[in-house]
Amino acid sequence: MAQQLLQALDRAGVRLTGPRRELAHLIAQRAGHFTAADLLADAERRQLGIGRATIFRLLELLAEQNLVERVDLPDGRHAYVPCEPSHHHHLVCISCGGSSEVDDCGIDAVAAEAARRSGFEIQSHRLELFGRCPGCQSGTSPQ
Amino acid sequence: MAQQLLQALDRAGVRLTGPRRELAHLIAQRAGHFTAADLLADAERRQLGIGRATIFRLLELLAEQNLVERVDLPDGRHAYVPCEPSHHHHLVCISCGGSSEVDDCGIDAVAAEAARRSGFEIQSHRLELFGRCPGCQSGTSPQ
DNA sequence: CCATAGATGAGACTTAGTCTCATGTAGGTT
DNA sequence: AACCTACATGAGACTAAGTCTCATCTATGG
Ligand SMILES: [Zn+2]
Ligand SMILES: [Zn+2]
Ligand SMILES: [Zn+2]
Ligand SMILES: [Zn+2]
Repeated sequence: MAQQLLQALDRAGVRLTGPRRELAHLIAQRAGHFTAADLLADAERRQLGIGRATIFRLLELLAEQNLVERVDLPDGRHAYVPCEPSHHHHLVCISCGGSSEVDDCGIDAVAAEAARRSGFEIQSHRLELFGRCPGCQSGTSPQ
Repeated sequence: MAQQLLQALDRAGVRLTGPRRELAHLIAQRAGHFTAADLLADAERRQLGIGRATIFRLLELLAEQNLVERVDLPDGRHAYVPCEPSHHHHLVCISCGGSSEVDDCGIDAVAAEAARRSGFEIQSHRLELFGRCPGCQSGTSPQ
């Protein structure tokens, strides 16, 4: 998965630097959503010497390329989810942080209908579903 | 509209203090979504002497009572929209900041379908639609 | 191997939000 | 009306999130 990120960055025409390679691996090792602070902590724990700015810069890059998607957690924090460029909505587990993708079936129709009724010209939308994944429901391991 | 907010606060059993009355009016005078910083600026402009903490505390209260709803703007800022307690989704104009409500037709079905397929137990969801309202499309007044 | 545009880390800086605490006041009680 | 007290407030310290600048470094094409 880290490779995919790096390939996509290469395709986007940016340099494959040491810090970016390392961060790609840190992201790949995270199971679900993560915050900038999470990545920063990972990097510090491993003493990679990566600056705060570099992390924010990479996340911005990845978001531009649709390699991660920003989700706003119910508690207000900003997090990121590694993301297939073609899918745009996520089910986020508030217990373990895992996420899975939702295909757009129906959502676009809802958006179109809302646009028709309101007269708005819709440019973007954001849908996030929060709950507990199958694993966290059965196992009593809310991590 | 300020009256509605104040009545609802009264019903919720909290005190109707001076700062709360003044903030209710400031909120009522804002056309669409607003951030905590917006309110703070309004209050300072009028020299109301209202502290930062008071504003955050009131917004938290209003959100608990579903009198405002938090929306996360595409640029990452946290904003609030005055809100009917019964409706839960918004069309937000990125040009003038106005918003209108979307009834849930279809959205809940999408959520239910996603839950069925994924096995997630969905606890909450957030849908925000961003675009340009009818007024901002026709008039060349992006405010 | 070199040149250079692009990327980096350090750390100052800005903004958002929380917390504590001494003081003030809303609103019920008398 | 005066009083009491739990609740609310403003000030300002504090923390966390994010941006910016700039001197230095390096990936990459030639
Ligand atoms: Zn996705
Ligand atoms: Zn889970
Ligand atoms: Zn609403
Ligand atoms: Zn508008």
